[in-house]
Amino acid sequence: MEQVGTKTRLLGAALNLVRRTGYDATSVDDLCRQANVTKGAFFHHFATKEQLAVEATQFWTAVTSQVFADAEYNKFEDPLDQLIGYVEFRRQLLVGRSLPECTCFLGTMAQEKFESSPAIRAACFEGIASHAENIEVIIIAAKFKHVPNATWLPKSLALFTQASIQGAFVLAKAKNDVTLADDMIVHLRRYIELLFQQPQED
Amino acid sequence: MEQVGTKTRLLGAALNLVRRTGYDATSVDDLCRQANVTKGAFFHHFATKEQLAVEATQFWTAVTSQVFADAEYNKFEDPLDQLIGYVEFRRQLLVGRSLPECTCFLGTMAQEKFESSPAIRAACFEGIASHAENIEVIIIAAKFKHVPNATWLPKSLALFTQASIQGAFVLAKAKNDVTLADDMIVHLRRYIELLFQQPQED
DNA sequence: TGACAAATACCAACCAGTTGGTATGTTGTT
DNA sequence: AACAACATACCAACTGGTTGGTATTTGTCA
Repeated sequence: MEQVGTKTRLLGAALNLVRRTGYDATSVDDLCRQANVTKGAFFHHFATKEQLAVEATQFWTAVTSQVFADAEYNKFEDPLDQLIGYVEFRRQLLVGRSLPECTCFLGTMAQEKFESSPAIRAACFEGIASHAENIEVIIIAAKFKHVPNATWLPKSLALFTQASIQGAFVLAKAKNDVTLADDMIVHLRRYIELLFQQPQED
Repeated sequence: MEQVGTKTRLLGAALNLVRRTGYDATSVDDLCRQANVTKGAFFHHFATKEQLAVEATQFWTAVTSQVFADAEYNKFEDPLDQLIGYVEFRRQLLVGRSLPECTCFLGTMAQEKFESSPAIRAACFEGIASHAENIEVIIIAAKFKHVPNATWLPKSLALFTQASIQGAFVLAKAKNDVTLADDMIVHLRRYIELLFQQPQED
């Protein structure tokens, strides 16, 4: 039985606490308490709290990208089915979870620290953009197959999937109701379906 | 020339500073400095910092609802033109503005404080829902006129307009690029147009 | 293999600065 | 005099970060 390392426990604590209470409201002491680690250990592994945040974004990206890589929708043949499958998978990730458990670490932190910490901001965008690029690959294939002449850009649509999901989280938090996020993502699905139903000219 | 009152200056400072740096990162001293007010004056007008935040949401809602009430799109005859006009107006609100100047005070604070302050969270949702209800009225009329048999719900679509705009802000902040928000809102416009292009059965 | 130095991982106590909030005034108007 | 609208000075609690130290692992060379 392998013991989870101190550094990893701190990164995990950051994911939990920051999503629950935000970056500034999460003190270094909070993180240490949650990870069962002393403050000395914290500053042994991370030069600053900001550095912890930056590394936590990379940790988040690694963990979540694995989740999406393992998901079933990747096995679908038609790339449009993959795309719709991805959106449905995002909906499934909401069920039975509390808001801090299912919302996005990157969006949360980016919104809070975009001005006060360029390093955190950049790291968050890198993670979001990296995920969007995976979706973009699917969109490119789906567009080529079904609506090659459509005027919208796959990269832009990929970013919009992320934007609408992030926005769904914002509203769900405001209402304190996860199901609102689900309701919003249904619109995203409908938008994509409509885009791919449009008649094609030669 | 009427002098802006101390309380209003504090509320305005909250709108500016919270959108720039977030709620927790904005100290009471920061607010007082920005409003040119002493700390004693602050706590004369507001029992707590949290109370300032709650009243600031009401201030924000009052100010912004006036902006939308005065906008030209309300004069359009066809409610669908009003709806598209609203979306275009949201895009216009981005031009020439920095991110802290054009993003939403409510979404920013709701995301940060949704767990740690129920009062702030509720106040933010109230403001967002109130604005969404104004849009819902337009959507109801547009749906009745153009696609009365469509299965989607006006209330849900109204909330989705807000969600996608909030998400546009999150991504724009992450990229530190206002134009990304504009690009996202174009998708919202296209979605609405597609919804209202759908053929109707009797 | 074993000795031993160097690096790594960790800890408890502490620090200066800042936090939201308070206590006690002062001022100007009715 | 009474009251609202401020101003000044202050506080205990907490902040991110540092200190100087010890335990444990690791690399190296005989």
